Amino acid sequence: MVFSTTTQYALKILAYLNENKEGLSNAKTLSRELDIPYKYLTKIMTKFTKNEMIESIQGRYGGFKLINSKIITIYDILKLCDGDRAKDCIIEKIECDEKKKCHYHDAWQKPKESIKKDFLNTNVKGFISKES
Amino acid sequence: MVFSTTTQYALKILAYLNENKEGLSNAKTLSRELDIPYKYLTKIMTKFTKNEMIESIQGRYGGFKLINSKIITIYDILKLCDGDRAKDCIIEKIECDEKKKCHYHDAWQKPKESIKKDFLNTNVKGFISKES
DNA sequence: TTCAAATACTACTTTTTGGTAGTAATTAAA
DNA sequence: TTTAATTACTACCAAAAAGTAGTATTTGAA
Repeated sequence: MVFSTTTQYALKILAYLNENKEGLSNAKTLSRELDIPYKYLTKIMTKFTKNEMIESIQGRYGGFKLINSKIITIYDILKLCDGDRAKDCIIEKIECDEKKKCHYHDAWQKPKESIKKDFLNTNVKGFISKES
Repeated sequence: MVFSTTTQYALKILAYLNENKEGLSNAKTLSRELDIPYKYLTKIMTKFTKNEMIESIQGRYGGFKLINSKIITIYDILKLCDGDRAKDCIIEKIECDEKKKCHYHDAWQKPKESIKKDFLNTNVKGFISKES
């Protein structure tokens, strides 16, 4: 799919943590189970933790777990993992806002909104649930 | 947005060509009007041409134009510009098909389909039209 | 038939992303 | 209070994507 490798890793990780809501998951296990390079994974985890998307417990017997109260959408992950690329306008990268629209701003509005809605509406923590 | 720089360029280019259906648009003009590096643009154009998404006229007074009979979706562009990343499963990169599903294959089916549908349904050549 | 302006091709450079290595800091159990 | 297992930090390396340079080929008009 369109998602960057980092974003795909993030989606996997959050899904896994969601399946293990009760306990902690440590980096070693996540790396093995999800087939993500250990060192790269810990880097991602630290970023998540700093952005308060997950909680980390340091030291021996430590690990990671979801913050249960939080809803995390695909859009949130894109913003975190892909940085500048997750800008608002589908066409222009930087210099495009309501005041100074790019040439195709309005024309793209509809398909753009449709795609964005999917991203905004997909609660990553919920997608794995068996309901519905 | 999520799209790679190359994909964003591609979307711009096709939109421009669609506005100039009658005549030819040459690389110099496209580069200037759409703010895409000239050399990088010509590289993309050649790729498009080879994949028969647009038609090129070589030599002096040459240029590019859309092949009017063809429908081009965002999905088509993703496949062309992002190559392997535009694979089917949202989670696994390579080794995931109906026979050997990845762990989250089914769970992701719904949000995945929803996003993909948008891509498949967005005819790039049409999006700029004033109708509707 | 020459020439200027266009696309096509080949190779290289720069920037960004993905991945690795080593060490420091933290923590709870023994 | 020591120690082993964990996360956090810093710096580097490799691969991929984006961008550049130079040349060859094509073409229609003068």
